[in-house]
Amino acid sequence: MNGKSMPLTESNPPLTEAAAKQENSMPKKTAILHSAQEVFGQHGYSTTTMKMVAEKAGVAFGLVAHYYGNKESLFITAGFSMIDDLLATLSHKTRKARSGLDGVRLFVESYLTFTQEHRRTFPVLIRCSPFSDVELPAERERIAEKFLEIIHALQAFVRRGQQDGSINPELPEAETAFLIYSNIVGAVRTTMITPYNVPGLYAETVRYVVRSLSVAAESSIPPFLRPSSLVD
Amino acid sequence: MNGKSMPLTESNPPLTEAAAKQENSMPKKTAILHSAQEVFGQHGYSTTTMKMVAEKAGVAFGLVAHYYGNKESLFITAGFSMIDDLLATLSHKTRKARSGLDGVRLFVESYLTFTQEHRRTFPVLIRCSPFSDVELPAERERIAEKFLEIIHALQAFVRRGQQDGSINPELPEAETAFLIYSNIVGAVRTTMITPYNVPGLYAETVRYVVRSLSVAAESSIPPFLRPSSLVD
Amino acid sequence: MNGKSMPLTESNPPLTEAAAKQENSMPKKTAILHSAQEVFGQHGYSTTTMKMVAEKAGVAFGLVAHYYGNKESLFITAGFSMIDDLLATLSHKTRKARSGLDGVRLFVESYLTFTQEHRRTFPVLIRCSPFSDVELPAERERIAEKFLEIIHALQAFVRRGQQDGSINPELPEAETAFLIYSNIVGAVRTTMITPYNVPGLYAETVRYVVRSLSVAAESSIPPFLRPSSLVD
Amino acid sequence: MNGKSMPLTESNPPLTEAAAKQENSMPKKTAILHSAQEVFGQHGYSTTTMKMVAEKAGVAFGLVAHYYGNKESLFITAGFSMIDDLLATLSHKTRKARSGLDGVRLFVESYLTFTQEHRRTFPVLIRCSPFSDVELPAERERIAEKFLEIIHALQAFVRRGQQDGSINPELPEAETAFLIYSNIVGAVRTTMITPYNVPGLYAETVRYVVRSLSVAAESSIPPFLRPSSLVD
DNA sequence: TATGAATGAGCGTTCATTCAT
DNA sequence: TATGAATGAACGCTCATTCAT
Repeated sequence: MNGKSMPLTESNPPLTEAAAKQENSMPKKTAILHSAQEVFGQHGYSTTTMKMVAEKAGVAFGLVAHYYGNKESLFITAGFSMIDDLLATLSHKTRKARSGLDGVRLFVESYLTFTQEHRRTFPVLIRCSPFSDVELPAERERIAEKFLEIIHALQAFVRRGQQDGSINPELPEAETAFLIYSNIVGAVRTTMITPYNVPGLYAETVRYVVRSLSVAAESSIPPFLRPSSLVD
Repeated sequence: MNGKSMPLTESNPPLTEAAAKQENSMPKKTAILHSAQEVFGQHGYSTTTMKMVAEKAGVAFGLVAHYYGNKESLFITAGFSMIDDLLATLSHKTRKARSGLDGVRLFVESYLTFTQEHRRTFPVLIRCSPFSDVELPAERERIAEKFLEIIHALQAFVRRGQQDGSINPELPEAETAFLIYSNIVGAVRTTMITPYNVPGLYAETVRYVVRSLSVAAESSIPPFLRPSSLVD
Repeated sequence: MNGKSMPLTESNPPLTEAAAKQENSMPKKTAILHSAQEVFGQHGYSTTTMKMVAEKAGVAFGLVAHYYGNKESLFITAGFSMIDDLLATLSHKTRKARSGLDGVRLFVESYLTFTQEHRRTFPVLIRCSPFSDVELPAERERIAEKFLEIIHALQAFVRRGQQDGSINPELPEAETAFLIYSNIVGAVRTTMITPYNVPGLYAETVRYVVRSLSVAAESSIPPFLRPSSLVD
Repeated sequence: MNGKSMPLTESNPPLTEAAAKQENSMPKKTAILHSAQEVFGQHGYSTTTMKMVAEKAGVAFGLVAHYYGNKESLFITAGFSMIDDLLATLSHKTRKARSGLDGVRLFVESYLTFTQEHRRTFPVLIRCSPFSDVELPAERERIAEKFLEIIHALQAFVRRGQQDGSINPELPEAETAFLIYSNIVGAVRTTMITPYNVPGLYAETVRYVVRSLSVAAESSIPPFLRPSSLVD
């Protein structure tokens, strides 16, 4: 036996993605959830079919129902599991914040980094979000409630920053948290689901947010720019 | 005029919405487009059916196809028509801007006001947006291109502000335009499609944006908060 | 011209049943209902598929849903339409009853005759009956209520017979009506859906019922056979 | 025996029905058959699932197939086992009949009593009957043959009654047996599966049958009521 | 004996689309 | 211009059955 022409392992060259998942001996149940995150993320709820998920996972489509009941429940499970992963990461990455503003900064940075490290699966969160199309009216409230966990975490840092002097004390807590979150979501969506290419967007998002919260920002604004008659 | 055969009041009390549209003698073609905007806005692309649109417009469903060909084309037409209306309004409302920053402010305010004045139909734009679910991969590029008109209008004010000294000259033009737009979109979505109730959000959005663009904002940020290793 | 070998009409020899229905220029909506009665009657609710109904009617299966909504509603419509036909016939055939007992006799005879004259479609009533499998729990009450029309018609003749002296006055009205109906149903089911062959059953059913209602019947029964401890 | 480690009471308060079956140390194989009778009886063949049977029996659903092969065979086994129980009871309860008519009476009474004493499981016989929906065309003949055992037992008493003078000698044996059975089946179905409430039905059924078989019944019927042109 | 993971045929249903009128 | 009958691809889902453990 010589090593020249014999493959060392009988590696199966055109390994499909589905086969790959089985190859890693990822349990089928896990493979299905993972595939669901990818496919829902890529196509959204309606356009995704159970067959697509099953095929990507390399299993019979009946198995998807076996483990996750139905499409709606699979979608919610896929989305919520992603939220839980994200929250765990955010909580870990922001635990050493030196101030409220620093916490906000770490929060935004970690969030954006998390999306980069979960390129394939993160978009499921964009679909399973109260800011997205309401294709599951029945689950609207549950999703919204779950998402509040993210926004409240952000709001807590705003409050802390207003107490420790790192954030402009005049800002309304809740509104500010929503606006920061808007910037995060906007940056992520622009990068992940639009065809636009805005290379510096993630880095600039952090600066944009920090500037708006900083204590000096307001002082330089000419008076006529301040009032607004807008009412929701 | 005699009272003989005239009904005293021609009030038709239980007038359905569909009937109302015909009543105003709105041409059927227009009624269909208007209904399409409402229904697509409320339910999204996939969930909307041609029958829903026809019923809301009070016409036979065959007529929808007769005028607009197919669902996809109806959707695009409904969305683009909304964009065009929006752009016209924005262009008109911002023509008296005193400076770049003032232009940004007017832009944001007018945008938000526009959504309030088109509560029923505006959501079609949320669905027909490159930042939303890509349920029509074939039209993704066209939609994205159309939307750039909005973002470029915003970017033009940023540039002008950096030239006239009303906006921090160090900000990257494109990224900043996208971030401002994030705040607009976030505020609108929060108000129109989430179950959250954040009463001061629209007014605060204007201030949040203006603060971040103002020339003094950056100076108050401690150095360690500035750098960011984030790369898209 | 001679009639010997030329077909008078270009009759299409292997005419399928479906084609035949179209041939008679029976409207498609009617053809579907008729086919539904046949197929539901032959196979029961669960075993029948929409495809079977559509094929027998010679139409695309989508048209079934177009006209009748869904399987359940098609089933109910098919069954109730048969009940209505039956009731109309019974009411017509019994209008000349000379007495209550004669009315019962005419009722039973007409009922049995009706089943013979609707051999293909009548069995739908056997399936869509409160005495049959409850495969549509949701419709159980409605079906039961509809069927009472039949039983009440019978009961009215029993009452009349007790008043005019043709029927044993000691019989309990309601129970007797149910028992007569049992004999009808039993005879029809035996003939139409079991493999048994009991040639004289229909004729004997009439006699069996009439004997049990007659005024002399009870007198000949030895006392020890009368009491019964049965309680429902 | 010491009390140290023994729980004072091994009471397991919220015992589910499934758990109860295991508790009685009913062998699992028996528990499955019993559950099958209940579930098939309640829901019919098509609507019943193997999982429902397994759950009610408190066993893994694989075990059902392990013992009974497939759904069809489980159904037949469940139904035939009920027929065998019924026949044994009838044969025992009618063995002291004083005459043919008395035998018929005992037969009907015992049959009705049996259904009352097997409220939960008897309905399986209603489903697995040639007079019911033919959802198992393949087994139609076998079921019909098995059921003949019941009808023939009845017919034997009719014959005996005609010989011993307790039953009208002019009645056709087979038809009469079928008609008596119609009354039994009708009473049972009315009570067990319809929503009707007819309290005296069981007791009246016995009298209704006996009257119709009695020797005096026919004499009181006016001639014009006798003939019938009905042919099956 | 006992389990439940895994499969896929077949179901009811939805709905965009076409077309004769 | 306006209608709605008619079609059938494609969907989510159920569930009997098989089989490795």
